[in-house]
Parts: sequence; C-alpha cells; structure tokens
Amino acid sequence: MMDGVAIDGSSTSSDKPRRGRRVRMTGAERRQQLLDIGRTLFAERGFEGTSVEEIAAKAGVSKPVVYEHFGGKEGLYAVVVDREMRQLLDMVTGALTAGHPRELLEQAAFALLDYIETYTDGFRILVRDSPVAQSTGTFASLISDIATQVEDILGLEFKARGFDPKLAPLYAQALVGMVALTGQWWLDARKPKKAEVAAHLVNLAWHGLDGLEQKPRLIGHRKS
Amino acid sequence: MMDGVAIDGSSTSSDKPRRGRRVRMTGAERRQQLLDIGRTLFAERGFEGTSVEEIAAKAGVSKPVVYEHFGGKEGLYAVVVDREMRQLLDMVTGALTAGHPRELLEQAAFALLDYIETYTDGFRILVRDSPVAQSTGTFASLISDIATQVEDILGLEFKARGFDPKLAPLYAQALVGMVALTGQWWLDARKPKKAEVAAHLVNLAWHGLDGLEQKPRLIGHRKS
DNA sequence: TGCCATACTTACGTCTCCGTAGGTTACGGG
DNA sequence: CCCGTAACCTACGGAGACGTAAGTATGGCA
Repeated sequence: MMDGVAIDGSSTSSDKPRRGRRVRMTGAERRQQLLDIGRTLFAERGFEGTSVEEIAAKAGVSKPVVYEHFGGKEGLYAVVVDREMRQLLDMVTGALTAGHPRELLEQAAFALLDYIETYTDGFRILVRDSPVAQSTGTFASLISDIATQVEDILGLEFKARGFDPKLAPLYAQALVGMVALTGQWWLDARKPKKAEVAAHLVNLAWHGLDGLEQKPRLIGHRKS
Repeated sequence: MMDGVAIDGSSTSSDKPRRGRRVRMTGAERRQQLLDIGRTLFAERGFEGTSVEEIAAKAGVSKPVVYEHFGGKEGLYAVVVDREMRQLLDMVTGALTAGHPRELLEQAAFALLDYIETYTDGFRILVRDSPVAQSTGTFASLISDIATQVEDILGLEFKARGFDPKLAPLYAQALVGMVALTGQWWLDARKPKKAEVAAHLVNLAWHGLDGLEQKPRLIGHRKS
C-alpha cells in the first residue's frame, strides 16, 4: 500500500505546485484535486471499496481535509456523480436537438461513445451501483432519463406513422440499452473506431438485421 | 434491525419444519435455506451491504453455522452467483440451439425475459457488481458469454450473406445489450406482457426502425 | 514586522463486522 | 436406554474505517 504521491500528490490537470516541501493549495484547488482523485478511486474500487483515508493519502493530505470540504464520503461521492451525470446528460441532450430521427439517433449514439471515451472513469462510476441505491442516482435511472428524451422523439414519430405511442418507452429503452451496453463492451474492446461503431449501431437500429447495409456511413459528425 | 423471523426462519420452498420450539435442520436443508436467504439479501443490499450476521439472523441461526457451511461470506456468495449464472446460461443457451436466426433471436429474448421474471433476485445479483470485480464473475462477463454464442450464430449468417465476420461481436453485443437493458427496465415497468415485449424487441432487431411492423407476433413459444 | 484567517495535522473514540475457539443440546441407532 | 455425532450456541479477538476534537504552521495583509 501507500503507492507513490505522498507529498505533493498532484493529479490535477494544470498545477504549478509552488515547488516547496509541502504543498499548500487554495481551497478551490484542493477541492478540485480531491474530486479528481475521488473519481478515479471510485471508478476502480467502487464506493464501499474506497476509504476516505485512501483518498486523502493520494492527495498527500490527511483525512479531516476531506471532511472539511465535503462533509464525508457520501458528500464527495454525491458531487462526483452529480457532475458526471450532468456531463453525460448535457452531451446526449445536445445531440438530441434537431434533425431527422435517424440523424438524432446517430448523433446520440456518437455522443454516448464520445462520453465513454473521454470520461471513462465517470462512466465506470455511473455503471456501478450507488451506495443506498434504491432507484435514484442509479445508472438505470440515468438511462431512463435519457430514454425519456428518446421516448418523446419516438412518440412523435410513432404518431405520425400511425403506431401505438404507448410503445414508445419500450422502443426507447431498447435503443438506449443497445447503445449503452455496446459502449460498455467497447470500453474494453476498443476494436473498431468510435465513429465506425456508431455507424454500425445506427445501421442495426435503422435497417434491422434483415436489411442490414454492408458499409454503413455516418452522415455527419463534428469532431474526431 | 432484527426484522421478523428469528426462530424458524423458514424461507425454503418446501419445508415441513418439524414443529418444535427450535428448528434443527439437516445439513442439506440448512444449506439450501442459507442460499435462499443469501440470494435475497445480496439482491437487495449487494455483497458488501450484507453482513453474515444478518443472513444468520434471518435464518434463525447463529453466525458460525454460515461459516460451517460455506467458509465465509465470499464462499456463500460464490455459490449463489454460480448457481444463478448456470441457470441463466442454461436457459439462454437452450433457446439458442436450432432454427432460423430470427427464431433464435426471438427465443433467446424470450428466455432472458423469462429468467428475469422467474429469478428476479438472481438477475439483480448478476447485474450488481461482484466483490473484487476484476473482470470475472461480473455481469459484463456473463453478458459477454452470452454474446459470444450470439456471435457464432451471427458469424455464420454474416459469412453466408457476404458481410465482414469481424463485425459479428459488435452486433452480437448490441443485440444482447438491447435485450438485457430492456429486461432490466421491464423489471420495474412490467407494463406490456413478457411475450409482447419479446415480440417488439424482435421486431426492432429484425426490421429496424425503418421497416417496423405495427403488430409483431411471436412465431412460437412454449409457456406463458 | 507582527497578527490572524485559512489550510492542515495528530490522535483518538466508536462502530461494525469478519472470523474463530471452545462448549452445549438434541437426534437416532445399537 | 444410552452414547456418539451432527447441528448449533455464546463469547471473544481484532482489523478497518468513519468521523471529530483540539492543536499547529503558513502566508498574505495592515
């Protein structure tokens, strides 16, 4: 135990540590650092598997500092999760704004994969279960949040096409589930490139196994 | 704490408790009872959230009995998880034996939903993460096991149709993910009947959003 | 230069829970 | 009817972790 980083436990993105034997950060800096470290540890060990002392140690600081900033382990965890959910929701919601349903699907799938790639630890945390884990704060509830948005879009489309709108939730859930679990798989596999994965997901969701296209293409995407 | 069931904590399916003040079961009986109780508790509180004492108490027995039978908490947990994985794998594998791909998909989807309905607690346990949770024993790994089977089927089909077989894993994962997460959602919603859910899932997977059928029908299924 | 707020420390109390040592009751066969 | 064995109990040691009380250093500002 006690791996590295005892004095000057820098993990923050941009730190000029004021080279001295013991780092004395401003409140905001330390807070941010603790959040970063917490996210990392929660991601790899889960909530219960991570101790406050461990977090403090990795920050090169003693326990009470953590309590000072977040009031306790749950406090820190709550902030970490909240930030992560916001991030993910923002990205996906942003991708679900305008366009033909197929484009929406494509953009949303890409957004999710993008989030997974960029904020891997965050995704891992969201996938694990939360402390009390009744129904709120769970991954399932987040998925449902997203699914609700997809639901609205599908609902409109269903009405326009004469389908039963009551079925929209089911199909929304299926679509989100498809993308989410594929993302989880891709997290370890990393085999096809992100954009390609998105293209194939859209291919499947849009044409089905029956009318699958051989070389699906993404219509348009912004970065990477 | 200490809810109900202190003496004669029966939870077993078929028990004639030999009415007496203190129940004295045979080894096998007690073992089975502990497994049942363990499954229930692990399902609702998770591994770390469940204490050996709690399990013992609910069985109307003291801690050392649990250690006698399983050597510890992890021992019990391992057996519970193993049984559940076997059950699920058997059901899904059984559904993936013969027939046209579409039928296979249909049967597998139905099998998973069936498992979820019948062994709800087990499914909850499998979905939660395991103790050390490196990569083995996780839900993700189980999903991958199932996905591998789907993969083989898809692989053949892909070759026959001239698609790149390297993509089979991706599509397999997507299909399994679709069904699995929809199942997880259905666990709380329970709105459409199981068979109907399966039908819609197949509808989506087979025809895609583009060619969705209004009233999909299951071709054939055995029970309920 | 001296003071004071802020960042941080050491040390401790307490609680929960795992796992075990050693003793006790009851069932069933000779 | 008696005794051994299988089922079960009380009691304890000890580790780990949360959270707090009270004290210390440090850096900016008057």
